[in-house]
Amino acid sequence: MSRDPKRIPSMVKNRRLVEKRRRQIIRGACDLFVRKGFHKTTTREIARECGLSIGTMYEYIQSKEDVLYLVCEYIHSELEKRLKKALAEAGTGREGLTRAIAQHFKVMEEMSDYVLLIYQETKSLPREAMSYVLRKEEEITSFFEEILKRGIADGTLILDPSTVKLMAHNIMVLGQMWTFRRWALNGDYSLEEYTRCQTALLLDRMQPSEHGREMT
Amino acid sequence: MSRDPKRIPSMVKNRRLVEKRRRQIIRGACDLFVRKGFHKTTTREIARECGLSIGTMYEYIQSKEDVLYLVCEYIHSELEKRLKKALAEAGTGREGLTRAIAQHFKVMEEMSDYVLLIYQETKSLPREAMSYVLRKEEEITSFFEEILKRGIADGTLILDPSTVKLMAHNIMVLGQMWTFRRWALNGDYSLEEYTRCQTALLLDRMQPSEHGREMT
Amino acid sequence: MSRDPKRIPSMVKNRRLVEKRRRQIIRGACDLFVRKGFHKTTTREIARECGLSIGTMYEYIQSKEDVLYLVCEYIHSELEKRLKKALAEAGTGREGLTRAIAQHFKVMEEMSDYVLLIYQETKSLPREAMSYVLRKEEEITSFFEEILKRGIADGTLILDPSTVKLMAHNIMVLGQMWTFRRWALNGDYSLEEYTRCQTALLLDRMQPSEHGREMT
Amino acid sequence: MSRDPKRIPSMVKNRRLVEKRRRQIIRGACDLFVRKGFHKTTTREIARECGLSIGTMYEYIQSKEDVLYLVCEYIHSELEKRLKKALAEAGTGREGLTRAIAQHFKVMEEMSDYVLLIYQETKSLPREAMSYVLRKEEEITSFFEEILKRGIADGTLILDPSTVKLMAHNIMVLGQMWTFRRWALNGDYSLEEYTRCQTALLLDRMQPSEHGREMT
DNA sequence: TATGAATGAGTTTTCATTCAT
DNA sequence: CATGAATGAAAACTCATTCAT
Repeated sequence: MSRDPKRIPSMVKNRRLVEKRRRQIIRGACDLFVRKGFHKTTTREIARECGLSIGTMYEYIQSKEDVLYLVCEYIHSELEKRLKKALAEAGTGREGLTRAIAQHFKVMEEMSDYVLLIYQETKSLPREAMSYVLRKEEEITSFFEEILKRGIADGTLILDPSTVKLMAHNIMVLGQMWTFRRWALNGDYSLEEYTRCQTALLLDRMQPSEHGREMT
Repeated sequence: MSRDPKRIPSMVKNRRLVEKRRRQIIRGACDLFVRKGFHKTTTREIARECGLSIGTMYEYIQSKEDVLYLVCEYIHSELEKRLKKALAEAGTGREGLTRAIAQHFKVMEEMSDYVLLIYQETKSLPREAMSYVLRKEEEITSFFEEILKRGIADGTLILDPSTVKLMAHNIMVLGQMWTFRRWALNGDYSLEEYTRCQTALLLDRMQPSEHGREMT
Repeated sequence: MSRDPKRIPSMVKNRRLVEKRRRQIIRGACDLFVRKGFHKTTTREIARECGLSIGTMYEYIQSKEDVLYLVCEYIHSELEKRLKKALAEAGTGREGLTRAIAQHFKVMEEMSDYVLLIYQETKSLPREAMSYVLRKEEEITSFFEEILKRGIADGTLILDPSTVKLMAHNIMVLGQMWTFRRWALNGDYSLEEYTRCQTALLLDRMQPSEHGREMT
Repeated sequence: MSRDPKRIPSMVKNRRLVEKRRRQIIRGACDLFVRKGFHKTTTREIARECGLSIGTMYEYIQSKEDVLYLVCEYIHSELEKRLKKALAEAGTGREGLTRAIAQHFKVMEEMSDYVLLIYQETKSLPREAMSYVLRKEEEITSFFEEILKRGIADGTLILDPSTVKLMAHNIMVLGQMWTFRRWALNGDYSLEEYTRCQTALLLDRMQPSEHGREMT
């Protein structure tokens, strides 16, 4: 779909090397950004952390913002990858959705810091890069739209078509909520409990049958 | 409850004046932070925006972070105030909850930029200030816990006590979602539609009755 | 005439102070630029030389190029001032021109380093500033056009009107030549000799002698 | 005469190759220096422009300043070559001088950008290289001294021997003036007009006319 | 109290040059 | 000989904070 990840120019020709060095940069920068935030991290720190001299680092990027973009892009593609894999295993319909949600939440747990990072620093990206990142977010969200639509099609989910998109976003947000409300939820709920409750909340409404459901 | 809004020292003794000047600072800084973010706003800009000289401004704060704290605190207390007022009018039980949610969402709409700001910049606060802000957030959340508990008590809401807290957070987050997913939702849903759908989602699960309802 | 010396903004309000500090900056920078050239002089050196901290210096300029502009403008206005004064005393007609040329050459001698500087660094100015400087140069040149015209009018100079401008430029350039060919001329000619010869060269052609010649 | 063009060492032994590569370097660098100036041109750009890798380029030079020297030397020898050729054709005496001046001015027109370049960047050369370049300039100037002397000898030019040198410099400078005052002269004079006027100015003084004048 | 000029540590970024392959 | 990735010193510029008036 959105096949245009803003290409960041590099002074270095060797493709392989560029890939490798950028992975280094991303790894180092991710940690630092998570720990200190984008603005409080200096380029020299990033260089040191990823084992390059600043000079060398700047052979692979054009500006500090490029590093942020690289990091955001990486996180999003990682999320996408993991989610895609999870969804592939999940199957379809109601059952599939249940598993998909659980997988999504699991991914959120694993990527907790990174998701938080994206939420807090996306705004620091330059316009163009930011809209790419948001498009990516929407793309990921649409995975859930697909599952919901298939569930509607096979009759295992009851849902007004106009609310499909909203529901997909709800699923995304309730997953992310596990990362950015950790400080409030962590003491009271385990990921399993959290998943069970939120799944019930989301799925009960889409129940095709007329009788009893339980929450816990 | 949380009666300890980190006291920010001022060089100026006159209480009245301090209050007045800080209101000026908050108003100016809010706009700037929303527009450009905390880090990209300079103290000079803040001073200019709020009609003080930098020297004067620094008579009322100790550091730039203090301004952020002041702003966050202001936004939270504004949110709290509005929500409290809304909840006071909302009444109790199921009916009350419906109205409370609608009010909450309306407040989110009104305070959209500010809510977003808090979400993105809270991390920039120094430890102590940050935990105060988070505590405040939890406090606001607990308003909904109260309503839910009262609903359970009067039998108009069915909900496992262990999920009360989670539900309260869900309500908060689904409200905030209207601000930080605006870019994705705005085209497809009006605030009214959004409110109706999310309310249905949230309340259906707590329905004490045994029979079918619709979403739209 | 060209009443628009590109106004360079300053962070500091106090006009007097701005004037004073900029004079400091110009003085320090002039020396350094003459000695090392614009590009090989660092902003820190300029600041040190003029007794300001870099921070302070940057309160009065926006960029290093501004310093160059300030310096060029200063030199030009100094040249203009001295030349104007000289020309005012010079009187009119053939006599006046002789004295004007001598004064001009004297000014070139005095301002030798600065004239050289302008010749070598004007190109480093940003477009807008450069064209202002060139306009100024043309303006100064036109002083000589005026004298020539007056000489033609009063009959003490014979010159085809179409060559007035060229002659004015010649006078300018033969003056500047004393600065940028110093390395070659200094050993062989004193300023007096130089002046006498060049004046003869320039004026003989314009002699209203009994057996009139024409130029074209 | 000045047979000591500062030898620039090269890592490469093959003479032929060194010559060839340096010609490449000069060609690329000339264009860039004219367009952007020496300091604003990077070594990478030079290498790219002349089709070498930086590594390779540095096999043939020792520093960026070497490139400037190479360029200046090239321009000067080109000027010398063309002027020599022109002067050879020009003949001697008054007639010859007239033609020589016209040829010189024509060369200035052709080499306009390069002459300008030399005037602005010579100062950026390291001491030794600079004095070589200046010596070269003097050498070229002395061509005109020769012509003048021959003119004096054959009686077609009247000129005090002590002013020969000055006149030669004047001829040089009035030619160069066509390049560095282009911005002011171009609109008003064609090269032909310019040449005619300046030649008249220069030669009239040296006229062996019937009622001899002297220069003092 | 109010002001705003002064400060300089700290930031991002560039680029001439080297050297292992 | 040719290559181009690596280097890091050095550059321009910023900005939170202070303090004399």
